[in-house]
Amino acid sequence: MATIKDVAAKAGVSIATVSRVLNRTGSCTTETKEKVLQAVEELGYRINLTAKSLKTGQTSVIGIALSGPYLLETPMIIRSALIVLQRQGFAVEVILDASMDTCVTLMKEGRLDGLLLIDMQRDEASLKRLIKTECRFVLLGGDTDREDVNLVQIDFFGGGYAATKHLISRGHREILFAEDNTQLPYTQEIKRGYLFALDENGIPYSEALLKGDSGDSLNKESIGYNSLNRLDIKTNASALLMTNDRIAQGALSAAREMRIKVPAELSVIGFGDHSQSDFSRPSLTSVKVPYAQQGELGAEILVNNIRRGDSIVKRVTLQTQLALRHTVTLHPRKVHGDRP
Amino acid sequence: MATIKDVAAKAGVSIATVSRVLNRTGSCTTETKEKVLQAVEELGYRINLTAKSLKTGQTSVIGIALSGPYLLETPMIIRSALIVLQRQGFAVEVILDASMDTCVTLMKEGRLDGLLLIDMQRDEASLKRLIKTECRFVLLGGDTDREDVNLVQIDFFGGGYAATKHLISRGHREILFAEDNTQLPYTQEIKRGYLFALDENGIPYSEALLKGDSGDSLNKESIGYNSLNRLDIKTNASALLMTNDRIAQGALSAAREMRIKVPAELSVIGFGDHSQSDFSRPSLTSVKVPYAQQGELGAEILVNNIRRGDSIVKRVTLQTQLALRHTVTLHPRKVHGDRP
DNA sequence: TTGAAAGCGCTAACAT
DNA sequence: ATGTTAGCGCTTTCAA
Repeated sequence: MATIKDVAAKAGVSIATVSRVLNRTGSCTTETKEKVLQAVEELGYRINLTAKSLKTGQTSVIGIALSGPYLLETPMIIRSALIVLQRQGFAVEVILDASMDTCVTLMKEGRLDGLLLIDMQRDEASLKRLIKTECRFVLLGGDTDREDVNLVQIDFFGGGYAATKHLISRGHREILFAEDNTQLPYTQEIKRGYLFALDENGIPYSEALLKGDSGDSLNKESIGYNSLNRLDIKTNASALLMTNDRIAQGALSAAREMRIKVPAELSVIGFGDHSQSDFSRPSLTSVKVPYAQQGELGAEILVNNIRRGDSIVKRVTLQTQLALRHTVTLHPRKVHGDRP
Repeated sequence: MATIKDVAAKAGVSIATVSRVLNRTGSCTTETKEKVLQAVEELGYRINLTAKSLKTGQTSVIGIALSGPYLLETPMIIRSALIVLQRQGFAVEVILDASMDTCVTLMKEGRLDGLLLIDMQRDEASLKRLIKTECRFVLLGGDTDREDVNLVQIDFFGGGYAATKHLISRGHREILFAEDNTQLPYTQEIKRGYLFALDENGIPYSEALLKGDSGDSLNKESIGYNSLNRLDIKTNASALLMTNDRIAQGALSAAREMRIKVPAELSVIGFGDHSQSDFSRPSLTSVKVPYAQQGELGAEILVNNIRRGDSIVKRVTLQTQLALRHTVTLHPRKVHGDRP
C-alpha cells in the first residue's frame, strides 16, 4: 500500500507538505497542491488512519455497547445512532454482550473516541471506573442515580402508568401484566407505572396477574403466546398489558386460537414502535416509544462532547405516547350492563 | 493513560520485557513476569491497540458492510457474524450504505483486517478494485460470476421454485408474486424460481400478478398490506408468494380486513426465518432462509483466511427449506369440486 | 534472560 | 511556502 512517502516522492515535495495539503492545514501554492493531489490520485493513496490516530490521539471511532447478545432488542436505537455517527464522520464499532467493565477496558485500549451504552446494567462501582478513564460516553436507557453522566432515557414509568390508566378508564380492573425480560430495567419501570396506576385507583395488586420471563428467548412472540396460553382462566383478566409489541402479537395469536375475541372479550396494549403493529388486524393499541429519537440524540450529544470538547452533562428524558388503535375497548361487563 | 513505559518503570525492567510478558513471546524468569504483571495490575494498564496495530500491521478489526441504510434487513446475518467474530477476538465495525468503492477506501485506510460484504451490489469494475487492494473479504449474498472470491450465498432461486411448485401441486394457478425490494438481487432470484416453476407447469406468466416495490419503506407490513389491498379482484389470485415474511403478514392483515379467509380462500407463502411466523394465526407457511448460518459461515471463512493466511477461495451455497404451516391449502375450486 | 534501538505512517512544532 | 525532525506507543531484531 502506498504511504505518504510515496506520494511525497512522486510529487517531488516533502511528506509534511503532503500532510498539509491532505488535511487542509497551513497553506501552499496552488501548484504544489495540484502536484500532490495528482500523485495521490495516481497512487490511489489514502491516509493510514491507524498512524494518524496514534499521532493525534483521536480515532474517530465510536463504540455502541449492548448489554446482551441481541442486536435486535433495540434495532431502532442502533440504527438511528449509527446513521448520525456515520454522517458525522465516525466509524462505529458494535460490541455485543458488553458490561461496564468491558467498556473500561475498551477505552483503555485506546481505539475508541467515545461510547454509547445501551441499556447497560447499572453498577455504581464499574460506572465510577468508567468515569475515571475520562472517556466520553452517553448512557442510553438503564437508569442511574448519578447526576454527572450523560443520559438519554425514556419515561417507561409514565408509559406504563398511562397505558394502565387508559385500561382502567375503560372499566378494566383485572389487568394482566406480562414482561418480556425481567432482567432489563425498562420492564421494571413499566411495571412500577402499572402498579402505581392500580394503586391510585384502589385496585388490589394480584400476584397471579404478573407474568415474567427470564428473557433468554429470541422468540418474543412465543413469550406472549405462552403467557396467555398458560394463564389460569380463573384469573378472569379482561385486559393485557405487555411490555413489548411482539409479545403482544404472540398473545393475540393465542387469543385467536382460544377463540377469545379481541377487543370484545379481551383488551390488549403493547409497547414499542414496531411498524407492524399498525398493520396487524386488529391493529394493536400500543405505547409508542421514541427509540429512534433516543439513538439520534445520544449520538449527537456524544459527538458534540467529543468535537467541542465541552463537558456539559446532558440528561434528557423522552416521553412515550399512547397510540390508540383497535385492541382496547370497554370492559365487557360494562358493555353488557351486568354490574350491580 | 498509562503506557508501556510507565509499566516498565514501575516494574524496573525495559519496555521490551513488558511487551514480551504481555504477548507471551520470548521467555523470562517467573520473577520478572510477576513484577511486570503486578505493575500492569496496579496501573490498570492495557496495551494501546492503535500503537500495536501500527507496528504489526494488523488491527483485529473486521468490517461488516451493508449496502443499504437498513440494519434490520438482514439482522440474523449480522448478529451471527458478529457473535462469531467477537468470540474470535475481533472487533467489528458496521458500515451502513456502503458500496464496493467505499470498501476499497476503507481497506486502504488500513483500519480493517477484513470485510464481510452483505448483499452488496454487484459491479465488476469496483470488485476488481477491491481485489487489487489484496484485502481479505467474503461476499454474503449478492451473486457474482467471478470464481475467485469468497462467497456464501443462498439458493433463493431454489426457494422460489420450491414454494411455487408447492402451490401448484395444491391446484393453484393464479399465484400473485409480491417482492419487497426490486433493487435487491435476492428478490430477482426468487422471481426467477417462481417463473421457472410456472413455465415448467405450462402456466402462462401474467404481468398483473407481479407486484414490485422500490424498497424505500422500512414498513414491510405496509407493502404487503397494499399489495393485496390494491389488487384488482379480477385477477382472481388464489395464492400469494411473498419474498418476505413481514410482507406476508401485512397481506394476511389485509385479507382479514377484506374478509378473505386464509387459507380457505387464499393461500399464502412467505420467505424468511422470522420467529413470529410460527406464532401468528394462522401460522405462516414460509420458506426458511438460513441467514444465521450464512453469517456464521462467512465470518468463519474470513477469520480462517486472516488467521491462517490461506488464500483458498471458498464458495458455498446454502439451501432454503419449505416450512409447512397453516396458510396453504388446496385450491378452492378443487375443494368444492366445481371443476369441469 | 534482558536491554537498546529501529521503525511502523503519520502530524505538528520549529526552522528556513 | 516548504522542509526537517521529533515522537505518538508499540513490537521485534540484534547484541549483550
